[in-house]
Amino acid sequence: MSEQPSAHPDVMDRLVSLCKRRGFIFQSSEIYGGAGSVWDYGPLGVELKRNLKERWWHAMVRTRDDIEGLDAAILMHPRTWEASGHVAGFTDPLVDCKACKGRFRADKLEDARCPQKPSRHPGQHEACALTEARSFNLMFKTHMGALEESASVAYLRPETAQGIFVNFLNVQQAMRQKVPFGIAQVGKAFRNEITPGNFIFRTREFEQMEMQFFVEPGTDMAWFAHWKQARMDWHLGLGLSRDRLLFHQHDERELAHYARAAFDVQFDFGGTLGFQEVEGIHNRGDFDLSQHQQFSGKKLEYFDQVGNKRYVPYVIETSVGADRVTLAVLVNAYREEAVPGETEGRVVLGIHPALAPIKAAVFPLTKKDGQPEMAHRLAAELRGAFAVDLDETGSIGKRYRRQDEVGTPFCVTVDGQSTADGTVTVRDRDTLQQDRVDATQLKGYLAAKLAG
RNA sequence: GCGGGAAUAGCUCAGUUGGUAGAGCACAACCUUGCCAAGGUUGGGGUCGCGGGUUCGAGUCCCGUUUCCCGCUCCA
Repeated sequence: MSEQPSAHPDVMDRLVSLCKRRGFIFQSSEIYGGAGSVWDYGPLGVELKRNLKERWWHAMVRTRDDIEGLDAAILMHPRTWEASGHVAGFTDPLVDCKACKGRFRADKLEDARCPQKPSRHPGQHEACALTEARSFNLMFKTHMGALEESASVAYLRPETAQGIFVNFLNVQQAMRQKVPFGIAQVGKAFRNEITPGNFIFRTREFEQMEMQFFVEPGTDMAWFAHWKQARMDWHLGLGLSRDRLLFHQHDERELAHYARAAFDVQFDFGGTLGFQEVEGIHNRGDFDLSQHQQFSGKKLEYFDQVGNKRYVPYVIETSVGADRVTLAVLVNAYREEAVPGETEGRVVLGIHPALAPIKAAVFPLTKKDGQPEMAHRLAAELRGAFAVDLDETGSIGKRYRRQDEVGTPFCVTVDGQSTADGTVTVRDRDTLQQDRVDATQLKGYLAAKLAG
């Protein structure tokens, strides 16, 4: 948890209601009382999250020749998780040393003292620095094979990264890549969190967007710095406010066992939640590939034909939570605008147009003079290119308001003039400015606006 | 995991000393208006989180349970 106080009000409760009411996010298995900390994305939520993932994939894979895509299976050989270090934490009673952050099997300790050298924690090598023994239930366990008693144990992956590491040489050789290069993947991961909560911020089933960049040892810190900045720029490109984003550098005691250096990108979710991690950029060194070499007995070395040298690459990891960024986008976008003479303001989701679940809504101003028919025709034409909503019920103001609430950037209105001269009104969600556009030019007009 | 609070319509909530559930908004239809929501009429929708118990009778009292929220704890 971050110490940073939030500079923004807590909108989470209102957002949860809005997300349910308007079809973004529902609690899983709600009719049975709900499944703990698991959420379903509704019609608008899935569009938003899908747009986000496609934007990430586009930036990582489609626009670069040095990063390849991958979609590894959720179920992996159980030895994978021994190599990664996850199984030990799952089955054995463990104690942590509060001083050196080491973690040890309680049943292997000689006495009630940390077995690490006293030099690792000068002046405080005391028994009381050890926590109580606990067994972790981080991984979801299941069985491969029809008969449970004879089947082998399997785990739902607690992170997607290992699917990339075990395929490192497959991808490198199949795609004839040269180090430095990366492998990108979007996929589900599962953790039996001790303390889940905060809506979709920490859930037991979640989706990661990960890119592991393989580099020559010695060049790792330069690449680490490169990706740190590149990833921050990406978050800014989503429209997340600059004052809601910051880097958090892990000091030595915070570093995970695999990491040589680590930065989090944190976003200010407002209220009591405040700044929280949405992405981690880690220099993992050669930990993962070396571990898999050792546990599998297979070489995971790269041969540099130009330099005529052989080495285990270092890995720079960028790992972003798709659900967390989705939540960040929603929190960042939520605003209430005062309406003169009304007690409650109008809710507007100022979602970046590229991420908005609905790009344009089409309204007939009245039900007269062929306006509904023209609106239907226009909507049908636009649907091939964008996600489009057609709304012809209620007052025109109410229809604008419905679209504002779900973050639709453009509303197109067909009025009496439209049926006469073929022009329509296009209203911008953020500026409230209206443009008169020829209906035959509408698709190009919107495409340009959405791209810009 | 521990302590506290909460759970009633899609949402936000009311519901008296126990007596067969209401409001506002939302939603649907029709009328009216026509460029920034809350005019009119009508309508649909809840066995009050779930399971037990006490009682002639439980949304209301008791026990259990699930989920959510707030603290602490934990957090590869």
